[in-house]
Amino acid sequence: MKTRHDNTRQHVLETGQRIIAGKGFASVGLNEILTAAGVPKGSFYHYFESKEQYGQALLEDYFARYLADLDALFAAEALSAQERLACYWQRWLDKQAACAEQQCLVVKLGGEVADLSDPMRETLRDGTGQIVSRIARLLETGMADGSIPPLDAAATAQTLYQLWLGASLLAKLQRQAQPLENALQFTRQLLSR
Amino acid sequence: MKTRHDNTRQHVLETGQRIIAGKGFASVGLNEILTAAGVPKGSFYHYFESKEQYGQALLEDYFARYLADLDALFAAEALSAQERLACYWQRWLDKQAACAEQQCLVVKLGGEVADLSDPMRETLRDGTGQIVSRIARLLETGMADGSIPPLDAAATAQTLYQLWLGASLLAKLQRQAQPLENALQFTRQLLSR
DNA sequence: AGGGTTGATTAGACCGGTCGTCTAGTTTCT
DNA sequence: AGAAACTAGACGACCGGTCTAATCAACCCT
Repeated sequence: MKTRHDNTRQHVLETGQRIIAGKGFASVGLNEILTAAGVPKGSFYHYFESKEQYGQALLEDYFARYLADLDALFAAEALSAQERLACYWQRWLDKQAACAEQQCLVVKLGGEVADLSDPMRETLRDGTGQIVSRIARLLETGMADGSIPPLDAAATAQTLYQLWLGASLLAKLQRQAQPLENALQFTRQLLSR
Repeated sequence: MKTRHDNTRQHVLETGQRIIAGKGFASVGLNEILTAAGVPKGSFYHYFESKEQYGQALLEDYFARYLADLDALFAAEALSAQERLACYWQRWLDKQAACAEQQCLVVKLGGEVADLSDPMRETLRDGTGQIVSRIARLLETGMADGSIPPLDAAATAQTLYQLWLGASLLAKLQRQAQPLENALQFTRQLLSR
């Protein structure tokens, strides 16, 4: 009962994430998601209050996993902070280059959702804040272990994240990885001075 | 006849631009736009083939004006290239800070539209390309007149534009200008070395 | 142990709004 | 006056999210 509950809920979240990452939020109907998930429409409102609340839950789930990945990577003790960070950017590039369907929900949904739903906007705001602050923390680690030159960690982390968000957007518009490669090159240059 | 034609068409484009800049593309119906414009629905399909084609026309119109503004600013001979560029970024910041409703359609629609409509994606791609190349050209001018240090103009222009797109997105999520101020500070630092 | 009760889950009806079409009608210019 | 450009808005087919009523599963109490 509880198990089943959670499974169904989680299953709907994951199915929706894949579809919404491709088509956006407003232009996808519940029907499409629920059909794909094999869950009847009627059940939806048992698990979620509304489409909006569902969207928020979806983003929360997304960030939870994203941040868990990040923590795993950033904790890798075998590598220097500089290497861990390089690995993060490289992954970002690889992931987006690999599949046409967007992975980064911040880029995909940020613009659309920001003035559409406050709860979703806040979830995105908090999630991106977490990401930036983890990058900042890693930068500090890197300055401490000497693998990264001394910089203002918070400002640099934000700048880098902004740069990569913009690069993702351009890459999406151009359907090629060049903007991300540009960002990577710039990032390398910035952190190796 | 031609005049009237153009007026109505243009009026629908401008009204739609305001509404769509606030709510996104998919979540706005033609009805809302046409009611706001005071144009009956029947006329719409005289001027546009479909909602998609309308969206593309809207973006073309947007970029045409954006680029015209840009050209006017970048041609200001009283200022050094460095000053002209600084003015561009400052305007970006001011405009976004002033009105909650998003001005930059690239940020607002980029993520949403990229996998929704190829014509719209291509229009965005070309428009952003034009912007970046104008920035690059101005950077070169600045290197020639000595107001900007020597850099790879193309790569730097792209990096800066990416940075500002990402900053716009974060500012939208946070509903405050701080990310843009961060971008501005970084930009200044980069161009004054 | 088994029947009844309770809460979790499903099914699908429902209303309103969507895009796009289509036929009449009006205006404008030649 | 006639032809073209343009407007008007009803209409159809469909799909959106929501909600109510029925079904199902699990547990409790006698």
